[in-house]
Amino acid sequence: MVPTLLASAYEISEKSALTRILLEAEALFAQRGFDGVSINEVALAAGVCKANVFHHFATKQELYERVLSQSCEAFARSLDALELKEQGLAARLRRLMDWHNAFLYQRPHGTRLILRELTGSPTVLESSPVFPLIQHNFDRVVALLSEVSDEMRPGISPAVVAKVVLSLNLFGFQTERLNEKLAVSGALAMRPELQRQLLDLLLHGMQAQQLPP
Amino acid sequence: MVPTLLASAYEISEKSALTRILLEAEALFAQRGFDGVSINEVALAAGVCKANVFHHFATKQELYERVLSQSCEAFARSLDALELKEQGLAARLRRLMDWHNAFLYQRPHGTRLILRELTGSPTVLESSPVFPLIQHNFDRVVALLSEVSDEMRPGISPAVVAKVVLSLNLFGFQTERLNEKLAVSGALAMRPELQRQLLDLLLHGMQAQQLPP
DNA sequence: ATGCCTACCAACCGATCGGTCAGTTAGATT
DNA sequence: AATCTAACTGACCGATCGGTTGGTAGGCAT
Repeated sequence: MVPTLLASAYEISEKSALTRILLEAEALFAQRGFDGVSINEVALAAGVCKANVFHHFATKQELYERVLSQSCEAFARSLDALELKEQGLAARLRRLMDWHNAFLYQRPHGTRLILRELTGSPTVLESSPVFPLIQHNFDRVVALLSEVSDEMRPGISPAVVAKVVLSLNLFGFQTERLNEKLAVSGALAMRPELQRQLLDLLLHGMQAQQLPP
Repeated sequence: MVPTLLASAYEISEKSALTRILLEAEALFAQRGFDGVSINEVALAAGVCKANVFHHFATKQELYERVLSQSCEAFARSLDALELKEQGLAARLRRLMDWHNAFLYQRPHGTRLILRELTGSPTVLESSPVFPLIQHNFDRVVALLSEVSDEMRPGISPAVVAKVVLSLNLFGFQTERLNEKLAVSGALAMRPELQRQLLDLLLHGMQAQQLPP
């Protein structure tokens, strides 16, 4: 914990054991889930022994929740850096989708970790201090869209728009490995073009305009 | 396996051990995943002993894949029953979304099972006979939309529309438990109303029409 | 120098894991 | 009546699980 002369020199070149444990745990849990990863695996990947992991975290569950909350906090921090001042609906929507999409692929482990929790039935999320973080993050996205809700058609609520945007990005991320295979059959475009089509679809709808007579 | 006089009488009132194993395995795997469920749990839930499970399935993996493929086949069978003949884009889209959504909630275990596979990194899906089933199912949905692609604006591809529809439903299902909590903050509507808003959004877009001068 | 604290480890614990095996039962086949 | 086979079970196997214990090494305050 305390950086001595020697230790601080180490910290420049290589990370502390605790950091390594958290890093490797995030990657492993994201890939195979809570039950699919043993503490021994995490320890080995981090280059320490199993007992050392239990020195830093009382239980496996505690390690897991710590990793989980770190991912949520990263989302909040990235959202802080997103500025949408004085932009209209179309520009906001585009920047929001771009930012979110970029974030997902910058932190694939954390993203997959939370996605995993969403699928589990008695999820850890609901009954842990992590959940309010997610809720707050969602609120912030809704707020960004509410500021331009006057540009939306009546009957379209900012919350639904927020949910659609986040859903499409998350689900796109979740099924990205399948896209190339599905693309063969359904002619799905690659990501940048696909994002453009999605944005177009959300803004203007899919139906061809029938001109008023 | 073979129904005797006595056995067939039993089969009317209660299911065979094999059926019970598959049923309980589906529910348990859906809730907690492959690694989160032990064969002993499945056996206990099905009212047989552990060795009996291994009598019907050589390995745990084999049981899992069997349950998984059953879920995919159920999707295909349900899709068979969906008729959209002689309907326009709007009507088709509505019926497609309704059907898909209803299917998800009719078979929540199977749905969650596949959703779980999508999140895993080296997923069982990709390298198993299950994957072509999914691919084929997706193709069929795209085909249903392609028949009315002339009603779509230029630049909107049926494959993207299919992906959007399925994504929104699946992600809505996946995060349904969170909806009521998120609703408090973001004023998310309940399901039927939410579906209506989504449909409206997809058809006509979110942006208010600016009338041509 | 002494005592104290944090980081770290080898060895160990009981429980449970996936899977095996020998043996029983009962209906079908000959 | 004898044989075969599928369905089923209890007891067991080695490996691994999450977690504990006892102890070492070293920086630091007294």
